[in-house]
Amino acid sequence: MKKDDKLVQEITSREVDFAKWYTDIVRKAELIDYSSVRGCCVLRPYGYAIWENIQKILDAKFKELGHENVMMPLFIPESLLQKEKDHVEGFAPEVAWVTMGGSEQLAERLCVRPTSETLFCEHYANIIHSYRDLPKLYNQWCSVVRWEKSTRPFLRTAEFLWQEGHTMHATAEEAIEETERMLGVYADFAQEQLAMPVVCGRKTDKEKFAGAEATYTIEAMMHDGKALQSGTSHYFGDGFAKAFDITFTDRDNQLKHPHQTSWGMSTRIIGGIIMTHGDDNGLVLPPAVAPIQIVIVPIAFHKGGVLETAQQLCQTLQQAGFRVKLDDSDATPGWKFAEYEMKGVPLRVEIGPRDIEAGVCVAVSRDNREKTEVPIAELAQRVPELLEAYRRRLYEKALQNREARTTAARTMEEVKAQSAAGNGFIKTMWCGELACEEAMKEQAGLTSRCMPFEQETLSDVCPVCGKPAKTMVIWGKAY
RNA sequence: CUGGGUGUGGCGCAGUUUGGUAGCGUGCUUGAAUGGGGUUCAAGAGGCCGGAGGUUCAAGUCCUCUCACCCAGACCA
Repeated sequence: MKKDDKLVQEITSREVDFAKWYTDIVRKAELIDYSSVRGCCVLRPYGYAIWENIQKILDAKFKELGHENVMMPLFIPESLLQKEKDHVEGFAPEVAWVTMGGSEQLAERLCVRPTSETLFCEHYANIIHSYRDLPKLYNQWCSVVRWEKSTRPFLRTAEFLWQEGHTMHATAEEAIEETERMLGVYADFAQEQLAMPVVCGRKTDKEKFAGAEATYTIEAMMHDGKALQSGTSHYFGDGFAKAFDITFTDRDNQLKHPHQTSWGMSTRIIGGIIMTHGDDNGLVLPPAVAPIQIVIVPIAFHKGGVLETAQQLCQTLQQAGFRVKLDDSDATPGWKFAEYEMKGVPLRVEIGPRDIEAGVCVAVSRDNREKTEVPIAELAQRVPELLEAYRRRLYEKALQNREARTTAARTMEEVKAQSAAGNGFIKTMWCGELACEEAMKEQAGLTSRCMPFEQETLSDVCPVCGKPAKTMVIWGKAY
């Protein structure tokens, strides 16, 4: 990158140190602050506003599909957590425990929820009796706690915000359909609203959720070539239902166990947005979730008429439904340009005495800094197309990065060489054996990201063991 | 958990080797000019040097212990 391209000197360049770049962004763009509790972050107004926008869009979609929001307790009694064996084994190493109430030792210690399957199951056992009670389509927006060994803002924090949907269905088919439908919701959301290309697929047994029969995932690739699991959807079969003794009487008067799903997306996705679209000048936000979609920067606004015109323009754009900010602070224009680029505002509108005389303003896109002169009277009508073109460019750029970093390998030599050449997705066939999956980790440092729904036949044998293989797996290094 | 690194005005850092009056940049406040890519000048305010012990006439600096954060692993939704 040319020196002149980088106008914000305070941010470490992506190419120099991607991890440092990331940390710089989350702090300089005022998304988070660290707190005095290890691994717990403060979500500052600008960071939280992104989450609120994500929430608004997803919540509307969930409700459109018939889901209802509920609030489950924060605590899970140890005995309840232990009802499903695989589940407790998966989560026990990373739960926080409450052992005291005031000054009294509790009779049974309480775990701070790392996820709420057990709580939903306990409740469902109470309220599901008949096929008429099904399906139950519940969701909750909350925070959960996982005592992670190492943490990073958004990507892995001890406490994080998410939504968790938990549904119960009369038949396996219906539950599987729900699992796939919700994965589709996440995939559409990521691609359409966040401009993040994703690969949809199924997790291997090694990577699947503790207690699930099948786990599906959307996998995104970050700018540095590492993978980020960006949303998941699980099919549980009736395993939890049996463990928690959830039964219903079906139409045929038979007592049956319902089939269950759960699915979640967390604030981690914000880390994904940052690492997918951000550049050396700061954040680059997709319009759908940007807290400010348009910033108006008046130039020389102490001169006659500039501020008034800017205020009118701001009002017009707000009435047209956009999230707009007019920055009439007395910082210099150059400072404001850099500031709102750092914050990833999609569109900047400059308006000064020269423009007003000509009846125009200047619209500048965050991603390529391209300037478009637009008649002031037409701006509100032109904004949708400007934002849509911008969104498409973000998507295309991310897709190109992913494709440039995706390779196929047929032998272990190829796998090792491609892995050593840099981060990215490596596609291979796989026999299905855990030993071969572990060998990929040991020999090439790769973990399986997913078995994509869109399969290809690269060869007919597993590159590790040479045995027949029908499944194609995408491997990579993950956040 | 393992290895490495860092804690000094709000933020970023120097100072620690060789103990001797706590500094720089930036941000902040006030005033003025400027204003199309982090503008300039002037005047100000702001620090128990992460915490606890110790050595010393004297500790940001040396010793011991501790806490936190960052990075890389390992672990893991």
